[in-house]
Amino acid sequence: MPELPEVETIVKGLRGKVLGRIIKEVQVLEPKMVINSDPFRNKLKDRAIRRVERQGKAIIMQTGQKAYLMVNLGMTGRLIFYPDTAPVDKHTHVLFSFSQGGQLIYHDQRQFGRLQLYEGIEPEQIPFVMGLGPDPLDAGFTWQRLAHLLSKSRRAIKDFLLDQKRIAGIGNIYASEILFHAGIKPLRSANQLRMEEIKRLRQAMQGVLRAAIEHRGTSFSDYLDVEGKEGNYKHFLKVYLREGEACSHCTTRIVRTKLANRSTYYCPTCQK
DNA sequence: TCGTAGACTTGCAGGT
DNA sequence: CGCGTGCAAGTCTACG
Repeated sequence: MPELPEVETIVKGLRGKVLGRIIKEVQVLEPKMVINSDPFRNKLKDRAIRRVERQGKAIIMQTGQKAYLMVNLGMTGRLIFYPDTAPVDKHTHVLFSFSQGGQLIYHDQRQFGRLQLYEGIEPEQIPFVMGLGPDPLDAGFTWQRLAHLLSKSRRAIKDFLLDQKRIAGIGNIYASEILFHAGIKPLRSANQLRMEEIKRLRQAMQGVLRAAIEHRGTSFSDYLDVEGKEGNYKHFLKVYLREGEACSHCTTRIVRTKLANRSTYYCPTCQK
């Protein structure tokens, strides 16, 4: 759920809701969701949210000179802002209250997400960020750059797309969608794609991700944006969750297989 | 040829 | 039952 488009939507939403607000109090209701939760609470108190950025699927909020709060949403993490008092249930793990009013909650049913405060370093020096590959929406992400990355891997292209060290931000939904739009079978070896296919792949990455951002991400189960609203890209999914349905292009039934223990959807006719 | 860095694989974390 | 993520731990492989 929270892949690049969902995280980008959340980041934009946070900028509108909490940028410039001062944290009055941090309540950590589930300590294991926060790395070093005691200093986390104390050091964030009275700090302003200065900037909100995305690095791959991570959210990074600047809270001071060389002070950054990183939020990884995992599978079911949500950041939701309430102008008044936030509702708290058993999956609400962190609660930020602001001096200007309003509360931001971190809510995570499956608890795969994490929050961590980094001090004394810049965002590029955060270990998670250092391990990330290039962002597919960056201007510098040319097909030549993609070709170079692909040439170093013999893995299935679907696995390659999921590897955050190679390209940052693509997850299981968009990997399948991108490969459908590029007309490439998920099991093809990364280093055996032809130049035309690499160009189509890059086009598909940017096209699918941009369209998904435009529609505020994909909601089918847990994902909600900062205002608690669903994303609408689910209406545009061509293969994901569509096993057995007719391909919109050729009417062949969409197939589901497992790659690296993850469901992978594709059209056996349109994707070569 | 060997040692090692990097590539790759698998399973697990929690809840419903 | 399946499951959007990321990591650790283990094995494999390519290269200097």
